[in-house]
Amino acid sequence: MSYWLFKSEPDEFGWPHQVAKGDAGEEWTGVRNYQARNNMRAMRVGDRGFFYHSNIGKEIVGIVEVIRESAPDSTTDDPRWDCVTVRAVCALPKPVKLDQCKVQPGLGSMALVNNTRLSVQPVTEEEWKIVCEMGELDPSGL
DNA sequence: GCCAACGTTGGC
DNA sequence: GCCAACGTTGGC
Repeated sequence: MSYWLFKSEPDEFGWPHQVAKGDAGEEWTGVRNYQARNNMRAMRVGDRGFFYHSNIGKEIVGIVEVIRESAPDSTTDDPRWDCVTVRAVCALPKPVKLDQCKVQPGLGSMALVNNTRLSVQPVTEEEWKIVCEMGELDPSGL
């Protein structure tokens, strides 16, 4: 299983919206960046991701699961862009702030910290565990 | 609201 | 294929 991080602007589509979609999930539309798209194409059903709020909050707030692999993005006719579908798994008991990640040992090479503009990012297993612990979530329970 | 970083576009 | 101009993201 691989791990990822999805950025959203809570103004547009935040964690409450994702939760409201329930097990049916929601297509992660709107990505117009090759690197982010390629990350989505590498995702497999069952992969887990962090749900991050940019701009407002700047914190990781929840866990999502990939429930459909990359398929054409219905919000554009441009065939270059496609997207996965994700569903909310659970909230982090304690959201993890960007500031915390910046100073946390082991997270120095996290894309969230040093590639701020990438909206869909890979997360290593090590980073995944560290962030889960910071959020007071037991990663083995996922 | 500003601006740095970075990606994309298009003229040459 | 280079690079200037432009657009976007996202932290501050």
